[in-house]
Amino acid sequence: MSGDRQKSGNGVEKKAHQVVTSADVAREAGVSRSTVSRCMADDERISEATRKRVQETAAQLGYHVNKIASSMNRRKSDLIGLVTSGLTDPFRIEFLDCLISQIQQSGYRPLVIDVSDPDQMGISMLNLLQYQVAGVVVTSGSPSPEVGTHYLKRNVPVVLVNRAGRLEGADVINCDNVHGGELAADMLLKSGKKRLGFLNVRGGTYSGNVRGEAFVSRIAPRLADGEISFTSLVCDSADYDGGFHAGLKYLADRENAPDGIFCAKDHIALGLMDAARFELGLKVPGDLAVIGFDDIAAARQGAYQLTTVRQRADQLAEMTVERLRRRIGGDALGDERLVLPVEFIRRQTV
Amino acid sequence: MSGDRQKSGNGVEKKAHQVVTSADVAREAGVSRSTVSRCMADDERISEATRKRVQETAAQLGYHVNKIASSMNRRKSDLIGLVTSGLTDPFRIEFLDCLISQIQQSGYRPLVIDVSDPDQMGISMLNLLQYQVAGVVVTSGSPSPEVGTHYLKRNVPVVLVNRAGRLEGADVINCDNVHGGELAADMLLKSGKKRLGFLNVRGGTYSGNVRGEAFVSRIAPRLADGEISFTSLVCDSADYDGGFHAGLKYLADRENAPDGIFCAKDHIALGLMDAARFELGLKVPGDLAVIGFDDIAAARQGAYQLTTVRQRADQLAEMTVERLRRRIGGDALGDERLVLPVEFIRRQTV
DNA sequence: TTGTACGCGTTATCAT
DNA sequence: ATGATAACGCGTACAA
Repeated sequence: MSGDRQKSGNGVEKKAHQVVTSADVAREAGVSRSTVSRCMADDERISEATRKRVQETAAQLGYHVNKIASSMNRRKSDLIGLVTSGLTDPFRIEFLDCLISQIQQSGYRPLVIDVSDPDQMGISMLNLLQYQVAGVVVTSGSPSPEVGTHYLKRNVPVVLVNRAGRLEGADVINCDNVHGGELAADMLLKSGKKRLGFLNVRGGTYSGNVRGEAFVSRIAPRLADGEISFTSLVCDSADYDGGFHAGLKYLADRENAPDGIFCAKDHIALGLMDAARFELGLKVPGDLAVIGFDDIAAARQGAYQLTTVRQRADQLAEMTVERLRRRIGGDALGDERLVLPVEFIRRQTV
Repeated sequence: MSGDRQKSGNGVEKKAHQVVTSADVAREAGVSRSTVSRCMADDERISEATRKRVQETAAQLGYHVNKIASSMNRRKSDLIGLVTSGLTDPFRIEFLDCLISQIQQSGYRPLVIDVSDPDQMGISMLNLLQYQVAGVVVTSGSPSPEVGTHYLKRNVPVVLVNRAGRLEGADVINCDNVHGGELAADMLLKSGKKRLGFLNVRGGTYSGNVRGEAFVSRIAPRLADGEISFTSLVCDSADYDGGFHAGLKYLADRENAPDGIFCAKDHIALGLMDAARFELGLKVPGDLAVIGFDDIAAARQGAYQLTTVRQRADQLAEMTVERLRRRIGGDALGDERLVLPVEFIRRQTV
């Protein structure tokens, strides 16, 4: 009962505690702080009796392990950074949902950071490092190579999901955008549509571009034959409103407008469909066939019944966490580029 | 150059550093750790020259302030716990979106925890305490009074959003559920519908129950007159599918089915509408009037154009963060129960 | 304006 | 099975 730093020189009875620490529990239970620490961590080599007594004392005193101090000591937290940009993209939300519960099940905690402004990407990623995160998942934007080196140096694993990603030291997981684009092309060709289009946000996103290019490659032979035509369509935002306004713009001229459109993502497709049906009086799929990508929940709804290419958010999350865990566990893995299979889901828009 | 704990006894040149600390920067820049600390925090009383030199050295060495150590020292982190249950409820997502960006703008970081299992609520809330969170926002479930006392004791502010909440030491923010229910009732009465219904998830939620009760109170006089009838409708889940299946169940009998339904939330209303329109061939609003609650993004979409009661997620988030900040700032405020005004939005489903 | 010295609460290590 | 002790990296009185 002599040791430790407790009675620092003078014999004063310490300050009136505000927050209960392991020292308090130790004193109350008549053991050392080490023992308390071990009991709280369910360390094997502690006697059942002691463990029980200490845990009861802890509960009674209202003691909670201070994870900050713990992380400090271990030099690593159990936080995993989640880089996103808002919660507006339906598929990303579904992915984050899966990711969050899986991260939690693995004993980690998600620290969300929003980087709506791409210029903030670098700063935000570096800020994350301040929290001694165990790993980071990037679902929006693209970290610069310079940021990458910081992570590499600290040996903090990074996983890029559905991004271009040429980041050294980071794993990249994408769904099979190429195959998805091809499946969409095949379907539209088979349906007999002649004036095809691919709708994506202005400037494009990596995923969207790949999907579009695969689509175009696939229809190239028929294009060359002159059997069909193709137009590249552009919307101002990668969401419902973007698709809606693009619909108004591109579909007004019923004679020459595309009659089969592949959208870079479902959310855009929904807007496009609503514009076609409710603003222009077009029949979908009669006058216009629409194919999306992702298979978000809304695509399954009665009002849309969207034909689309499905990528499974749960599997994507599984791969992400699996990868993260192995790297955190110490496996010195080489950077990998994983591809998640996609599946064509035919509903009623083509 | 003698001070601190640096050279602990022996004169060994220390270990090969893996991670850069303020001591490294201090040594490299020829200043003390205190100075480095002050420079990184942009402390006023540091000379421009020193600050610049130190910050450059820091950047060059790849130094990042360790927020864990910092939090340890200050005995509080800049983490704010966000208690939710999955990311499936559209309005909650919109709210979280606003909340996350506002929390971030206030210099805090959101730590998300998912409590899909209500039994885990207590444990999860207490776990949050381990992270020395500066505050907590509860958007799902209801913390027990016992949990409340732990927070009270630690002086960590809690805000309950759209919950029943009788938590000591916590603020409760709700939208004006009563007024919303009344607005819905008024609209349905005015529309001339006779067989009214209120659709909510089995067992009910606090918000839903209040809305329903207000609705019923409002139509009570007309009910007593025998001019109209009312049925309480129940679905198995508080989402699209729940509404959809409820539609199939309650609307099949066209003669006696309700012709005006107020739904506890928009998401349910969407499912109900789709079942009515696409499975049963009913006209909305001709055969069936539908009113929702929340005004989620999908309610504005062409396919739905749902008449609803709007609660503004951004304002809710604003109130939440404002409240949190003041409490964190030290204001010893009494528990408050705030009410956010709602607004009736008439679209095309009634 | 800058440096010295201490303490934050925990866990790992070593000793018993 | 348990205890004593030394870090972990930082912020901040206090001193200069």
